[in-house]
Amino acid sequence: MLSIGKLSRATGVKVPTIRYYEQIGLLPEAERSSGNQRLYGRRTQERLAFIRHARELGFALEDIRELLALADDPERSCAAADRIAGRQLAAVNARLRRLEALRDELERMLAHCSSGRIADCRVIEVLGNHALCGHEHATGDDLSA
Amino acid sequence: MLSIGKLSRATGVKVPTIRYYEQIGLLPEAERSSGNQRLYGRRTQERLAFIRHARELGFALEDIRELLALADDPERSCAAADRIAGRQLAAVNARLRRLEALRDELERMLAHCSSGRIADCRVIEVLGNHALCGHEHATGDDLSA
DNA sequence: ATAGGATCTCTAGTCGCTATAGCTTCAAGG
DNA sequence: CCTTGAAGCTATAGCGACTAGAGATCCTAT
Repeated sequence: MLSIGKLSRATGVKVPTIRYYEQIGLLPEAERSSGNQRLYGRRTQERLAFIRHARELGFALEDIRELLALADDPERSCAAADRIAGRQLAAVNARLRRLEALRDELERMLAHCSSGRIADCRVIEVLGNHALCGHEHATGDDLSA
Repeated sequence: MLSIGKLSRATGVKVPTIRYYEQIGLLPEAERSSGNQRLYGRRTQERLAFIRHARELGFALEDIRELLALADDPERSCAAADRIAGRQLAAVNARLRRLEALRDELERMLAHCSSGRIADCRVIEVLGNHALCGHEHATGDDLSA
């Protein structure tokens, strides 16, 4: 049985994050030692590794909750898992296209900037005047970069 | 002078977001009508359009705060604006590389899934066993996709 | 005059953690 | 056996960038 710290080192998931996953029910409530400290066995370690890998692939915690439920039930059809992964792939592709457009516009902005006075700065100018962009950008929900 | 709703329609920024920008000091406190409703002139409208465009390019609000300060001072050197945009470009490029790796792994997972039982599902299997991936992924701070 | 949309303030919720405070427990060294 | 310091515990608050809701007020059109 591993302490939370050892589990953290073994999986690369930080201690408070492990406790958080338990709190939101992604990990089962841990067994406790006589002194009330969490103890973990192999099963939970594997579960946590699964969660971590899925997070690295960008799955949302709610998706991971579903994937875990599927993984727990090996007789079910994996169509649902496929659907979740397919949705994730589509989201990643959408994000890729959007980021490529942003990269292009940032490069254009920077290429034209002569690093002189602000009054002549292409960066500031383009930001202030959308008509100077080469294209439309997404207007909606995906503004983080 | 525009009401907040008209400013919202004119710029594509939602009403609560405009109020939020005022609250955090990104927009100046609006003038008020006799009935205490916000009124906006051309200057604020331009400022908001600038903010929106920068957000679309993925700049953080704190970066935008700096860029706005620079835009307000046309005699200054635009080296600082260049630096901010360059940093943003580097972040976008890093994110692009990472997303491409994710896309590749998701595609591999999906390509090998025969849509049969969970027990044979490549998607679940790869998530559970990191050794099955073709590569390392980022371990750190950029897990959203 | 009134109906209904727009606006006001304030609070709380989202996601996935991360940080802090103030406590208890555990493991190693003397 | 005792001490010390690391590691653990709970609970709460904060991050970024909004979004949603409640309940009150205002403005406009008929």
